[in-house]
Amino acid sequence: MATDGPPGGAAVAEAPAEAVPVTPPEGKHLILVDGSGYIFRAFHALPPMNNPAGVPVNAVFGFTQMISRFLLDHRGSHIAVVFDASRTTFRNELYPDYKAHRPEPPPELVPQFALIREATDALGVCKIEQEGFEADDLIAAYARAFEAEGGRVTIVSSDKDLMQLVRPGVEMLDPIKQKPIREAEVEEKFGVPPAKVVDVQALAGDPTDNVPGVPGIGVKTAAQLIHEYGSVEALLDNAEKIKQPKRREALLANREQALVSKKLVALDADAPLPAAIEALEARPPERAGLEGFLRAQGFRSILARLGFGEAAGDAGTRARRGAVAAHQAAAAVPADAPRAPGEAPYGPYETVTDMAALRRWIAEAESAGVVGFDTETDSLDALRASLVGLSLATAPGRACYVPLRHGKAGDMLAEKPTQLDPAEALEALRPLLTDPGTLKVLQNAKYDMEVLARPENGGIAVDPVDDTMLISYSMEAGRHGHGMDELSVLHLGHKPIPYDEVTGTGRGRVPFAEVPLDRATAYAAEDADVTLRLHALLRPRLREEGALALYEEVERRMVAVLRDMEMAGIRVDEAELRRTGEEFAGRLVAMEAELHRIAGRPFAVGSPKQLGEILFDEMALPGGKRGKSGAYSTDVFVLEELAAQGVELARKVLDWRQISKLKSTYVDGLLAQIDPNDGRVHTNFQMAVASTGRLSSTDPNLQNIPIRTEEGARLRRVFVAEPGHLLLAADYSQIELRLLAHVADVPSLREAFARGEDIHSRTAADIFRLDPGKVDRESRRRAKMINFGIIYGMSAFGLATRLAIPPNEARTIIDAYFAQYPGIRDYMEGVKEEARIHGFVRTPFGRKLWIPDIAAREAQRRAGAERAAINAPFQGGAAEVIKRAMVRLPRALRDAGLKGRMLLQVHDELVFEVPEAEAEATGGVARRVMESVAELRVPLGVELGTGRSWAEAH
DNA sequence: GTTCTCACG
DNA sequence: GACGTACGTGAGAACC
Repeated sequence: MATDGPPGGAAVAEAPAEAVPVTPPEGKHLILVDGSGYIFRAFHALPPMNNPAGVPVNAVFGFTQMISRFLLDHRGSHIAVVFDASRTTFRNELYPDYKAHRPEPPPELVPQFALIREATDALGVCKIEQEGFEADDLIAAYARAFEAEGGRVTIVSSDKDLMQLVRPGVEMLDPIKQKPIREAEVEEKFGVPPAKVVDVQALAGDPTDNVPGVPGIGVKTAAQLIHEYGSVEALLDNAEKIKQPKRREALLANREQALVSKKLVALDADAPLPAAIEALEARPPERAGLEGFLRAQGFRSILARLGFGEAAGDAGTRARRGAVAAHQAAAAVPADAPRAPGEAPYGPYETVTDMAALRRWIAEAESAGVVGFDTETDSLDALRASLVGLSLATAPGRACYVPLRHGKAGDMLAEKPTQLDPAEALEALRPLLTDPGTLKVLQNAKYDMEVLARPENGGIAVDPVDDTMLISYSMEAGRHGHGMDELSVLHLGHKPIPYDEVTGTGRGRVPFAEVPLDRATAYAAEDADVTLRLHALLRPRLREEGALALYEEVERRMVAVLRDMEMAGIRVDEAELRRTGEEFAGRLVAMEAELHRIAGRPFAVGSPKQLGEILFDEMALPGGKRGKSGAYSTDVFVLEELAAQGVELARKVLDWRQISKLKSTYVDGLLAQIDPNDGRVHTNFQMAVASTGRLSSTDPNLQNIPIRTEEGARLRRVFVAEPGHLLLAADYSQIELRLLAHVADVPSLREAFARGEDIHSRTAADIFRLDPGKVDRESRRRAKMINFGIIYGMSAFGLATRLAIPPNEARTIIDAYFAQYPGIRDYMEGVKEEARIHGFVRTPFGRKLWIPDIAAREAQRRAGAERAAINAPFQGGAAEVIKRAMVRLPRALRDAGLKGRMLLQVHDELVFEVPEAEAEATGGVARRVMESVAELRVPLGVELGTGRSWAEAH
């Protein structure tokens, strides 16, 4: 495959033939390409690419490919590319603001304008431009002139301003989607036939071109009016008769504006023709010049398609879509994957059923100094799991399985396979598993360490340990998953036996303990074997990738820390939780009855489908938006809007939803998770799932316990300390914004943090030019939103939605923000660039976070990836700060003689359980450690709170 | 199994 | 000049 085109070069040039208007070769057919329009559109639609000189060329590539296809296809007897020559035209005399306030084109686009003109020349295609006229006028003029000579015309553009030209014999072609735009398509867009498009545009106006139109009238209304009256002029003459008072007033008051607008949007087919029609005749390009251009840009696939062939040294000059594509290719076929021939086979493996054999394996592992190790259990929950067997691997292909508790559990009569006594085997293994001289290599070590730490499974503290999952995560977070099977396929080219294949699925699933020993061995020993092989492959790469320190000092040390936190769990006041649940249940019943009464019939309140039908069909309320599944949306935004209009049903459904969520997820969900042995809940912290380096929490998720509402916060009250103890919460204050001030080096923000000022007030004062002491609530609120927006890679639209203000106002605020903090804009651009070039970004501490979608073909996904790229260093940097604190804290507390222990991490917060008398001292240690783990250009800040419950500790 | 909704940072 | 619209998670219920 060609490496220079987007994988979807197809999207540009290889659309299905039937979608493309084909002219009989004998007919006269003019292709008019809207060159200026194309470049903007292609720039945003095509993935980033650079030529060998490093200049962005994605739009140039798309353009060159498209035109060369037109030439190759002999589609069109005539062809020309039309450009805008200047910014001012006769329209500015009519209306000075026309196309004013157009933002500057993005910097990556600017150099492409000249290159597109160069490409046009190289392709031997006529270039048309004329001072004082827009490309659209020239296109209109040429279309009319060509038609007069009996030819047909295709306008290559999707610009709605050109749609007025569509008629039999003149059609448009969307150059990106390769879709023809004919009368039907125009009518679909404007609600009127092409000839009436100018009338609709004159009324609706066009904010992008600054065509004023009539305020309050959009395309929908305009189309309706034009249908009724026939034209803008006829409408204005009859404006008095309009029934709707607002609409009538608007039309009367903006009569002149509407007429001017029509002149602005109507294209001038009388524009001069800078080149004679004959000059537009399609002719083959001058080969040497074209080849030179294509080579200079590195457009290898186009060279090949045009039959220029491969020249020596060409590989070095091809355009690169950043290194991402290369990396992705490498991931698909790993260069370091061992070749299949000569590779040690994955089995057969030995089943160990006597102590002598076990001792031989232990000795072998000790002399090897490193051993792949894995446990098999009967549960995914490490704190309930019983050890069923374990496996060891000492070299590629050399591994064994040691069954310990196979057989039907609880069935004394059932025959059990011959196997070692678990206690005796574990005692024999203990020296190996705790031997400082033998490295134990595990996949997801935390799980196995918890299993073995429990007394019934030997009570063994496995050490030292390497974890292949974390080694992979340290280098490739966000790039792919880090489960063993996935890593094995990726790096070893080997698909291990799936667990489901061994135990079966659904009804037929048997516990691992009941799997026959030969199958159990094939599966379990293979896991240890794969783990050891992955380790041999991946561990050396840590240093090469610059990830060794991150792995050694953070991820690897986190394993024991999290093991202890998970095993500690947090106490839940079960009686209080049950009372809360009963109260919620009672309220839900009453609320449902009330809702049925209001709706006039019973319905399932929890069904968005039924609710949507009641609101928007039966009650015929406005605001019914259908999602892609065709169902009405009934989310908070929709219901809040209705509630604000006084729709009682909407308000009450929102109330019901809140309580229902609290009951099902947090009351019932939590009750089911209380460990009967200690009355505590033990979460699982996932170390390698988040793309940003964060932890996540599951079964139960203790990182999303309610706090924002009064009702929700009640649930925090059920998380309590043991008698004689208190919970201590230590929160990093504004950590992500501090990282922003640090990385972008913003003097004002640095100063505000240094002085301990309120950061949102400072931002408000800076961007709204307020007296620092006199920032009002609303300004602070807006500044807070924009501060959050910044670290999320926001758009003007996003900010507008959240502030409930018009997008242009949001735009103004954002512009003010960037004007005030130019360092932040530069930083953002730099991050996006970094992501495009490398496929990853780095946190301020150097961790790589991969953003694979940055090279996506779909503009939408790519835009999402850009926002993720902006956010990743902040979110990931904050994650790293708190992880560094977590690996230091247990030691620091011990050294201070304190008995408190860490229980939970919630991204920027740590929760401890401490003896009452030690609360203050523990808080001091926590603050000192947490604030000193990173030296930034701003201080880190930690807020402390203590209480009997988690609610009180806040 | 997927979609919608909503809880947290 | 056009697409959709703020980052990252996990859980429960409804729906297909």
